[in-house]
Amino acid sequence: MEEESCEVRSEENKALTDKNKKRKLKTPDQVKALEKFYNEHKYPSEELKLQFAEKIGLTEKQVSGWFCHRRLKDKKRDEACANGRQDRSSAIMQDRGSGLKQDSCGSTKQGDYRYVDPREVESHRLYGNDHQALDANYGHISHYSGMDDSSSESSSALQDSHFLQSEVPCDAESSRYLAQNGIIFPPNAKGVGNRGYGRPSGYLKVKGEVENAAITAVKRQLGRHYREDGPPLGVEFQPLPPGAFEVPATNPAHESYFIGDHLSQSPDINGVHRQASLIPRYEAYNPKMTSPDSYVDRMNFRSMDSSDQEKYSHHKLKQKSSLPNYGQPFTGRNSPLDLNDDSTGETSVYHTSRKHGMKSKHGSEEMRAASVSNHSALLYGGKISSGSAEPWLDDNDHITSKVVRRREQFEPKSSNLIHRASETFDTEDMALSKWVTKKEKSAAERRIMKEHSDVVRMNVSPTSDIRVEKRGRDEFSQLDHAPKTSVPGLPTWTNHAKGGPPEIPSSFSEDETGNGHSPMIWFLH
DNA sequence: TTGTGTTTTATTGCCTCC
DNA sequence: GGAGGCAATAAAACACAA
Repeated sequence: MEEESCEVRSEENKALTDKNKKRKLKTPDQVKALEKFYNEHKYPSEELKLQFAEKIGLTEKQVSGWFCHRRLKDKKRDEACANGRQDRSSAIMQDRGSGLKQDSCGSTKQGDYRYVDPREVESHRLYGNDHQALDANYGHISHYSGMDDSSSESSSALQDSHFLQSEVPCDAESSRYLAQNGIIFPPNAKGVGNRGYGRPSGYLKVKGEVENAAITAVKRQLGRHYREDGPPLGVEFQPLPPGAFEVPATNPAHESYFIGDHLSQSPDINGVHRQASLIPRYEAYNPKMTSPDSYVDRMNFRSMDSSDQEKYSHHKLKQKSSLPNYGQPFTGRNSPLDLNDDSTGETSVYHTSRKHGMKSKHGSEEMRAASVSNHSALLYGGKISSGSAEPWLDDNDHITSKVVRRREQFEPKSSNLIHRASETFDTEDMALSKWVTKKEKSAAERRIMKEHSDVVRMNVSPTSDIRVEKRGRDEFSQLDHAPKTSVPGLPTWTNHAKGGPPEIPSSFSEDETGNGHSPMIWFLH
């Protein structure tokens, strides 16, 4: 009898198995798209879900289920954050200024769903009030962005957590986000983050303290140079003037990167190659899709419509959110980055936690590509990625073009960036000559910043992110690489990473370089 | 290579809202 | 009552250490 039941059960299982075959892992592209879409739509409508599902080669049911679990995941993270927050020293939060509650994982409890019910947002979206809702959200955010320097940090974190908390809201993904924001766990921190999802609780404190001190010092030095009348410093990315990238990338320092134990080509280039190599894999993986990349590529050529602009605004918001990261142990994603992306940022997870082995068949590669994408997107003020009608797929966008351009961007024009930090350029077509005339002013600022360059000069070149990651993995044993990749014309910071306290630069640089939207970049260049 | 732990995916039942 | 979401659960996939 029992045997019979077992048989029945077995048949049931078999039927179930036949029905479902095997559980299919979603491709990294799908996951990224889902994450991105999730950041935009916590509660998408059925239509949206269906649309999105088709686009990424899933069923509406799968998307619904994924969203359900994703929300659950967020919720659990929030709970974990709430529990863990109490264990953390309040001193870490001292420099928050705004008084907002901010836990070390960057999840601002005040911001998490506090101001805008995601469902409400969704309903606004669905019923044609997208912009109003968004405006309300962003307006709220802008309100905080307009705060003074101290509050801008935490408030931006609030923004991040508000919109991006799904990405990296809390401890559950603190490692991911920390990496994304510049915190690389000491590679010897076994048992802490060696699995990529470990919780370096102690490290958060170190980061927070270090960052607070550094940021406070920088702000103190900046004084009124710290923009208060506009977007957070270094957060609004204006495109470089025409011809800014025309200088060929000939510096060998940018030709090679130390990635892990390998001296490789620019990660950007790697990203291109790797990404390209992924396409057939995913197609094989999920024959249903032609490849998310293909879709993304198609989407890249769409012109930006109003919805895109909305998403572009969102993208810019993410950038704005980056600033406070220096005052926060970490905040919501990446973005992208997710994504971001972090997004975005997930690269570091694989680089650091899944580390040397790089056993992840697709994760590390994919995430690296995503990182590349995020870098570029952010460096370009999000406008590149915003060009896609489906921003949730943008992580894969323009990889080829962006990586190349990104590489160029870091070349000799780094000094351009500080101009943007100190001055609000209203137009994208700001002539080169115009900001050259203000060179003097920026030079003065540079002098000011020079005093603090020890803290931040890790962020000099695009290679710094790689170097920092390397440091994180190899217990800063590879710091000698830093000078090797220094950029001529950027004399001051090339070699400081080696001598300075490792924690400080690392805590800054990953965020900046990893996301490409660090305000410190503006300060120091 | 294997065991273990974690994460992700799929399913199901219950609850709430319209 | 139906739709949608949440929560619990199981199982596959994965990463890592021994």
